[in-house]
Amino acid sequence: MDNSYSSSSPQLSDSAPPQIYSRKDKSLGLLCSNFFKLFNREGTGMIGLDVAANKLGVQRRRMYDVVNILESVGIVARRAKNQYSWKGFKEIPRALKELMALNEKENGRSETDIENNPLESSKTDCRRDKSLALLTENFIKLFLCSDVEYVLLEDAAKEMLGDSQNSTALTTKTRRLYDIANVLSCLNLIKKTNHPENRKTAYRWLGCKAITGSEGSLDQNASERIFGAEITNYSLKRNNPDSLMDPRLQKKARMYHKPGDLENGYNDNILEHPPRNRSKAIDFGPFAPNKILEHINKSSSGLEDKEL
DNA sequence: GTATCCCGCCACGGC
DNA sequence: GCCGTGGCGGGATAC
Repeated sequence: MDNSYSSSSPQLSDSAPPQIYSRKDKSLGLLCSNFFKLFNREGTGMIGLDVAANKLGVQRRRMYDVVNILESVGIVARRAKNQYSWKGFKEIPRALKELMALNEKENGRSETDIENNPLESSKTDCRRDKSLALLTENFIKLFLCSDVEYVLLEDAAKEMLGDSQNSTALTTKTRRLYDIANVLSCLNLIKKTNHPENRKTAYRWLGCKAITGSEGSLDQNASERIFGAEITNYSLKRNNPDSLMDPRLQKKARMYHKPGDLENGYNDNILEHPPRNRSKAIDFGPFAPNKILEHINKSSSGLEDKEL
């Protein structure tokens, strides 16, 4: 079921030229970036997924993808149905350290211990095994708890599937890792690059190393996505004929919004679509990754062991 | 042609 | 039965 309604609402101004669908406008990385712009501020308390989805112009389903990943790195925490609390970037080092500690603990347990624990063999846990959150944690552990510097998503998928891998499962797992990698790239925890040996697309852990300055410029070059001033992912939808519709009709369509939007904080200003920027250079806007890195830097002092 | 990943269907569990 | 949640894979887009 999907209770969302917003994705089919074109958000174009009168003067805007007809927009062409581009998947980059709807990417998880961009959504994540916009999510931060909305909530990374003083006084952010509880975040309602419906409100967030409305403001960001995405289906609620996409919010689940984002918050599940963000929860794995401590940025948000689930409080109640549909409600998450904003923890902030300062929580990332702590979350990463917990992941490492958890990994060590798990390594110290025998397989028999795990099998004998009824909680870990339940049906619910089977679902949890495949969750985006757990996949995120395992993906991060690949970097933090091993010596590998470059991780190929397909290799990571194979690693996580273990014995049970077949081509379909591998494809599915790889798809999810693409989703995760996009969000983690947005956070600057990892960087998309080419493996130095085989030139295949690989991801490299940046973590706090990026803060030190050696990778300080990473963010202006790290991603080819466009994180501009736009705070919503409204507008274009794949297969949406609206994306090519008459601007007058677009305006009419834009005027529609669900009753209750205003109460939910819906703000038309948010929906103004800026000129499309197709530059490869990244404009992170007010939510520059170096700001995130400052947060991480401040709170990571004193961390020991593996460089986070 | 391959890599990437958006999109929404639908299963599941709680109420 | 309804609703929140989120796994999953089809297929569109990027390269």
